[in-house]
Amino acid sequence: MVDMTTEEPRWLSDEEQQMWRASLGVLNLLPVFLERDLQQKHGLTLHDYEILVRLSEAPERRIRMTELAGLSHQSKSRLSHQMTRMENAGLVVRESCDSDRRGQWAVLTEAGWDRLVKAAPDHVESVRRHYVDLLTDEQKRVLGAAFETVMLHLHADGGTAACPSLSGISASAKKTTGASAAAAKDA
Amino acid sequence: MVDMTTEEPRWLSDEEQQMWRASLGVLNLLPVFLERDLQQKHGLTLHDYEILVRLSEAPERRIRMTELAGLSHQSKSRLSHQMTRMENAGLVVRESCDSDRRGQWAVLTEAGWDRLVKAAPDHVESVRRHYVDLLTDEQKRVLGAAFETVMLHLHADGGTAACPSLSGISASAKKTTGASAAAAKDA
DNA sequence: GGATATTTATTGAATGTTCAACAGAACGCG
DNA sequence: CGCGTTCTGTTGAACATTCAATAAATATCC
Repeated sequence: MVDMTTEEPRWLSDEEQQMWRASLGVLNLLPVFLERDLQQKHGLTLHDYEILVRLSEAPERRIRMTELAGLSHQSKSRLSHQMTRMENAGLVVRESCDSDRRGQWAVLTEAGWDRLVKAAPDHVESVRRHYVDLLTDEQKRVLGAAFETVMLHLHADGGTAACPSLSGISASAKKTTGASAAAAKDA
Repeated sequence: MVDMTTEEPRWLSDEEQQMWRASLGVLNLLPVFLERDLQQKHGLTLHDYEILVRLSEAPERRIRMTELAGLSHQSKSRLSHQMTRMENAGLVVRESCDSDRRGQWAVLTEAGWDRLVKAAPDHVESVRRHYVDLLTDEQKRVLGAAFETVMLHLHADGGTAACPSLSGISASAKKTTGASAAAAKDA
């Protein structure tokens, strides 16, 4: 008897299992720790921080809302709410766009920049302590390659998916290969 | 002049930078994709799924609230709210504990078990498609070791930290090395 | 040019999460 | 025992995120 419906699932092997559970653990916990540090010393969310970094790297420290949403993997709605909060906190401002009157620029303020410059060193230290410095050089190398692959795959699938506006990211991503740490380098 | 305050931060190297950004990307996107799949076919959250798995692996399919919170890296408050939702959905029930009259058991229902059994094969497939199958054997091996290290470190730091009740986890974790996939194997 | 579709960004309500306060039970110790 | 402390779990309010609906500007197409 041939059955078409109940193909045996390809369960994970024990090693894959272990690997996957460890990944899940890191996935869940790492952000918690990073945010705790960031919050305690600098009163910033990880989301806040990411926005600040992206803006700080952009020409004229400004990015259009939709692109920023894509860069930071958020929905436009969420970004909009978040910008409202950050605007209230004086970290950013909105400016309307000349060339497209629907558009808004998200612009980093001086205060926002200062805040980032102060926070960056501690944040890098935190990232090192909880993650980067725990890895051997080989692990860093392999991991970098592996996650690059996964990222590409997710982005490729992303067109179909829930994540809004992932198109047009690769272009600007290339320009901003400099990084969360590098942000404050030239302060 | 000696200055004690402004030690030069240890910025990430370019390779570390790339590695870290890729990690962040995966960290952000992977859960989104997994949840999308799980939600579409089975109407379950990743959080729901994790709870179901943990319970399914436990003796008598029941775990005390606090321990379950620790196992699934949530606060007790969050778990409490979540249990309320899952209880309304008929996936779990609460039962009060005989030996400790403060305590509550989180218990998997038949319906919850069935739901998990149906969802598990698709979820494994999803995990493979978006993650595991994208990696070479070497990458899996290195990654497993690397994240195991990071996890240990985070747990060690956890005593101090925001994450509640991480103590006593290692004990029960050893027993449940069987996994999210294995859960439904003996259905 | 003008109707239609698409893109940009925001809004408010529904949902989920965090945070601080709480109540009850167990523990520890003089 | 009696007192304070710790532990378990829940609650409601504050906060964040998602989702669907909207308005306004631009693109597209005939």
